[in-house]
Amino acid sequence: MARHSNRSTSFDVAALAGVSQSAVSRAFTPGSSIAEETRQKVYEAARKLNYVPNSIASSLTTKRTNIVALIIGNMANPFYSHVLHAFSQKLQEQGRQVLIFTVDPGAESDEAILHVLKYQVDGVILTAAQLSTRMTSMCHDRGIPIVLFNRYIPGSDASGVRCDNAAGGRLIAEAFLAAGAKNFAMITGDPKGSTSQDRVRGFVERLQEEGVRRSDITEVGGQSSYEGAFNAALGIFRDKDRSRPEALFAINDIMAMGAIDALRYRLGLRIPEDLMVAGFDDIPEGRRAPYQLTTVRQPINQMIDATLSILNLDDPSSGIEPGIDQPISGRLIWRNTIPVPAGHRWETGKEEAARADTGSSK
Amino acid sequence: MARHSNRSTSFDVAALAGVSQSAVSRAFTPGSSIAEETRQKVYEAARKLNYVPNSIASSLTTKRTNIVALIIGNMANPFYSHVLHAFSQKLQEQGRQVLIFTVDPGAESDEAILHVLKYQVDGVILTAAQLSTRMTSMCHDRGIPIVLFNRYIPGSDASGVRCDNAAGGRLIAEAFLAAGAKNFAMITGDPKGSTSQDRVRGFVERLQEEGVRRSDITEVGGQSSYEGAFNAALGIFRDKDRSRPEALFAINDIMAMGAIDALRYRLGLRIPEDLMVAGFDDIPEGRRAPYQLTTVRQPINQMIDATLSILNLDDPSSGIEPGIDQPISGRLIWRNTIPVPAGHRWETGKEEAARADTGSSK
DNA sequence: GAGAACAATGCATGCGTATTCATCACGTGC
DNA sequence: GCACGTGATGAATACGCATGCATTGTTCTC
Repeated sequence: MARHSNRSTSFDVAALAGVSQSAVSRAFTPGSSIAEETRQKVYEAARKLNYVPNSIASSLTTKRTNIVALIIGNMANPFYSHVLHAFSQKLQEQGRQVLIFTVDPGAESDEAILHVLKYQVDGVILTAAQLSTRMTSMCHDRGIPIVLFNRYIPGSDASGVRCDNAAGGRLIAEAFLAAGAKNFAMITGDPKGSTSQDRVRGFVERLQEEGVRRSDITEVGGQSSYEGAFNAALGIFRDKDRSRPEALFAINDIMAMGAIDALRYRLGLRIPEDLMVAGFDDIPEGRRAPYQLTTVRQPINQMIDATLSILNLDDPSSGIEPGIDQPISGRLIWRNTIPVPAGHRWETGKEEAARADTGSSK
Repeated sequence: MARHSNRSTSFDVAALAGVSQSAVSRAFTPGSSIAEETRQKVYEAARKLNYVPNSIASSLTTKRTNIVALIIGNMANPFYSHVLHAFSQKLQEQGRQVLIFTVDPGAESDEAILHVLKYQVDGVILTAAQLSTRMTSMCHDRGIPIVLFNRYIPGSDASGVRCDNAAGGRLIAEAFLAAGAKNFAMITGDPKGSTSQDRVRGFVERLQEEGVRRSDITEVGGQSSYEGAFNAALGIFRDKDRSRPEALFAINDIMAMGAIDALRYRLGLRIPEDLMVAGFDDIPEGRRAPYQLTTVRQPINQMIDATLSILNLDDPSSGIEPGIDQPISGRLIWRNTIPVPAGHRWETGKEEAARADTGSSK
């Protein structure tokens, strides 16, 4: 049997139900003017014919596809797979679906955007990827709202939703200082990404405010992945003459996990006794028993809601907002990879588990 | 500026280029009859107008959307997020995109299918979710190919691609037996899913063949997640009078990881000295230093290729294949959660890393 | 009881593209 | 020089549905 054989249309249903095609259309359009009796007749006929409205055809006239593009550059980081899941769920509740566009981590997503435009999506969410201003304006021109999730493009008029990464970096710095560290190391991620840059900047700034010299802050770049950080961590200790740091800031949790495993299982270091470690994101994986990672929690649900709010999918006539970029504050979550300074009464991850805005769904 | 303001159409481009609309269409359709000179004129005009073909409109006539639906029931399991990533990448290389449909783990995806049908997708991949035969036949009726990934529906004519789960369960059983275990425990997943059932069945069968009594095999059900297995593992040892098992089979790797963490960090057990553990899937996370999980590797790339091959998206006129269900064999990967029996020369995960068909992309 | 307001319905048209068909220009072979 | 094949092009139409408009029947108001 060849494909596309018996796909019935609204005309078929109309004929069977003894009404016009318009009536069928209205029967499936909430809020349109149709008698309940007629609607039932239509439903009955539709059921017999296994009719399902063709939303592709309808979007030709309504100019709405109920599809949102999600451009994602790093599915290997669980943070982003949680983000993807959350977006998909929330959008689905609104009767929309997510169309995935994968790009190489850190790569330009200009080409992806071209494909996105072809699909006439109602909105674009871009995360863990770069984008040229030319592309954002192409979206703007055709009235497609675009929001950068967890990054921003300097000088662009594209809206972005992100955690206050610089402030988060400062929180980590303070935690290390409070715990008495004097010598620091960082494992950074994509050097082109604003996220990594900002976290590093805040971290270094805060340390320098307290008189730490730049030469006491070792920086190692790595691929933004578990494996990248694993190797980078080993690199820090390769130089024998370099004074050993007491505190390691990994630019995100998955990298912190990679670093911790390298330190423990390859170098035999104890954490936090020999070396304290902090991450960033507060992914559920970092809360697990082997890691108990001290980190900065990204308020992911809040960020997602803000993203959807800026996207403003329900009101397409309203026009595109001018570039919005209001960083949302993250919070330091104390666990076990930095010794809690005596006398301090910081909140811990456990205490607030109940009211946490975590990455877990629902 | 209101949305949808200046979206230019093929007519606009045609006017600017001084050709007909047909010419514009042909310029963007590979293999159609058009002079190179004309094509360039069209491209030039298109560039000036920021024109991008509207694939929604074109799919109205071509009856192809270049969209593949992926119904996914458990994004929390990294196995499935790797699967998602791999599908997205491979399909994207073919000029197709993935439209995500999230369903609750283990839930019926009948309602999701209804939404899928609205989008006129070119194919459906269903994974980690249940589906009624009524829905598969609805897809068949309208010529939409559907493949069940990593599961099958008994009595259905829907094609499925999966690892030979029963055989995999047997491999685990053999490994435990070879290591000298006499007393066994299992942490199972979704009781309705064929995947979990088959793995358990193979495992138990093989043990019984060797004379193990059913009463020496403890079974604990859990949610199919890290946390579910974490709690389930604790449950196994709550009964003080029950003889303690020496070997624990978790139905998949993420659950094995949860179980291991519970055993180590809550119960203070050493693995494999006090208790050996095996998983199933061979996700990259299970290879990490803290786990070094002995498991059965699902040949994920092979499975993905098989899925796309059955989907046969390039040849829509060919009709739907009748139900195909050829399980692909998995291979036991020895790592450190089962002591390798003396004298045995099994292959280990490490040795074959180079040629592994792993879950990592590309 | 007359007129108005309103709900329900059908007709006709438009959405942006692919494709069929007819036409035309051009070159080839005899 | 003529018939013919070939490649390029445009006009017209179809794809499946939503919606503006006109029409009809019904209820409400004073």
